[in-house]
Amino acid sequence: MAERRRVTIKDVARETGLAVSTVSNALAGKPLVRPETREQVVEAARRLGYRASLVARSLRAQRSYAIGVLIEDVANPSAAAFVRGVEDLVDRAGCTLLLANTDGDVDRQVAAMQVLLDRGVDGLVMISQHLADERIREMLAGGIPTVLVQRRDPELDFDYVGADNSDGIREALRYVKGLGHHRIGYLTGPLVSSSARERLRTFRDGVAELGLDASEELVCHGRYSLDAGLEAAGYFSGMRQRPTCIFASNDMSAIGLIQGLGERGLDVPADVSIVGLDDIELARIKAIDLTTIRLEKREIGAEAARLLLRRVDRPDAPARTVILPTRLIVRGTTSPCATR
Amino acid sequence: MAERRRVTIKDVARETGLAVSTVSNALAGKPLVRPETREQVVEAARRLGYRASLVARSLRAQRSYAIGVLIEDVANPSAAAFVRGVEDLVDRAGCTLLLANTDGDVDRQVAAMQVLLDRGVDGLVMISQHLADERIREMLAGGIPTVLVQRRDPELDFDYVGADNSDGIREALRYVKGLGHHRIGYLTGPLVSSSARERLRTFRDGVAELGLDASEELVCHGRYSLDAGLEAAGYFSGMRQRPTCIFASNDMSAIGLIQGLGERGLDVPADVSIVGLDDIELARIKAIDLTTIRLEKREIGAEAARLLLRRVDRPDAPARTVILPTRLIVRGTTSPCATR
DNA sequence: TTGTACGCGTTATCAC
DNA sequence: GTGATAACGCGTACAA
Repeated sequence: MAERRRVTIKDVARETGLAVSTVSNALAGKPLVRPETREQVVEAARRLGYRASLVARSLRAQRSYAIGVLIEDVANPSAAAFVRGVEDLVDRAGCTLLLANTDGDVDRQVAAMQVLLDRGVDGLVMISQHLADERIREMLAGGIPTVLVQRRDPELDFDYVGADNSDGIREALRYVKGLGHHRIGYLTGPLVSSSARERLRTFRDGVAELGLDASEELVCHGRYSLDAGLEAAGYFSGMRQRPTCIFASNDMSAIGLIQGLGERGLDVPADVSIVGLDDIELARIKAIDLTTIRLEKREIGAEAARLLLRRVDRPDAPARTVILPTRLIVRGTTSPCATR
Repeated sequence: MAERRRVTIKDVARETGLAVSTVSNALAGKPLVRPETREQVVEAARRLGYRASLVARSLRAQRSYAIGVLIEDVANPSAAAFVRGVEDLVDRAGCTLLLANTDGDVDRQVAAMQVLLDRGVDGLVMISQHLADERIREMLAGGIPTVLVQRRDPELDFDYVGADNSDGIREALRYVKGLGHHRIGYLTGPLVSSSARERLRTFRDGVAELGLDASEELVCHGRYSLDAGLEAAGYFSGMRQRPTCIFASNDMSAIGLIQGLGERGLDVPADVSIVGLDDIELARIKAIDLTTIRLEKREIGAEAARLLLRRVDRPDAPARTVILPTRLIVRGTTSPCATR
């Protein structure tokens, strides 16, 4: 396998007998070179297989045409959809996506951010639980264009894109109230996440507005996982006065909840209705058929990219916030409340 | 927000009153600088917040410490798990991961590869259906360290990592034969993919070896998707002599198949047994409870990274092939064949 | 219209 | 031990 040296602009210059700068200008499509010359250059470049080095170009331009994405774990389906959304736009803008998984660990995030910054990324998209960390704040203070996603911090004035605030949860609450449910349980996500806190707050606000049962015991602390749902089933089924409907803060935990309830002899939706959040692909299959609040992860990613690309161009524009609408998808895990 | 200029090695040199080269040596830990000098440099660097530019370093070193990953779509759960596996190792090796989605489109892949190469990535990990494409071959011929995953080409002598060849499918075949099944259907993936072809071939070989029904009509051409499974259900249920068991080439299509069969009044596993391939997270829940062949995507990714990192160090070592074992996970969608 | 010279931030080489 | 200088490959102001 021949360790072929990269062909540079110099090679093209030598080949054509022109100066490096002329070749550069010709290739860049500058109007100042004679058409014939350009033709000749382009031809030579093609023949030699010349491609400009983006590394050199980045150094020269002080801009890398790359953007960094910090998430917790791509293996998580909604994170993946999000990344895909980001990539769609970033790619279209001629930029490359640098991916870093943090697993929610502060130190890993700090390290990953450092590397991204050292690589001179033009901007950062981050889903982070550690916005309060000193080191992270310091890096952010460097002025790198940044878009925060799903989690923000009141002290940080950055572009932000999120969803799930009011629309979906409120709509779902009205819907189940219409079905006669009054006592509604809630399975939270990890409360270190501001989005999980927001969802919970929205739920509580909605419950209050609609005059539903606001007992504290109806809120079960969980995580965004199948197993969290399984565990929560124990809690809810063991209550003296069980809720007739339970909201889970994502589809995975909702599915775990349904299974756990089933193992304890409770049928969904006959005994208890369930509402999820996400609308993962499998939510629509018959065997699951989950009533859920759809969250367009890919759209969120695309929107984050959009904001970021704009900010890269105009670094001093005021920070924007984009909240994407969510909506209820009614399927089979919700049914009218059996009066008892 | 102050558009702070990056602090460079020059700034540190000026601050300490030393020469740039001395600072570089000190920071690189070269033994030739006096300890006190080093101390002084390190201190100044810290105070100024100096971080070496990886862009400049890459240009100088002709090595980027970045590796490119070409896949079809991260939004696909198994692709995401794979990427995660790659990242685990690549990150540990101090490299950054550049991600590109191709959606299986040749032109997008060519473009993405170009960009990655232009960025001077140290290596490439790719899952590609278009290994035969002239342009792609040409780029590969440049000698960039490359690991092929899941799909390969007899003419390309690269490192390769795959799975699913014999173990899992054969094991599953023996298992269902033991249950009394003789007439077994097969739902393929897109046959442009060499892995889909390999799976089919393995299936056929196994059927022949075990003396099962090898009728051509038992093979239904499909894709790796829920909808493909739904469609295939029409085909299988409409056969004069239906198979009593069907293998799907991935879990998503298996799940679609189950639903489609159900819509046509066929029960799984009472009327027909189903075997999937992947073992996605939801395969284990009660509502799905899919018998399937587990494919360790994340492990495959890690292995690919391992091979790549090794090759970056030793570009001329002979190509290696790693085939990860797969194994059958028996759950509820398979049952003894009802004699009829 | 084309060519020359310099700088982007590092590191390696070679004097001092 | 430390410092000056060149080179990595490109773009661009300026000179010709």
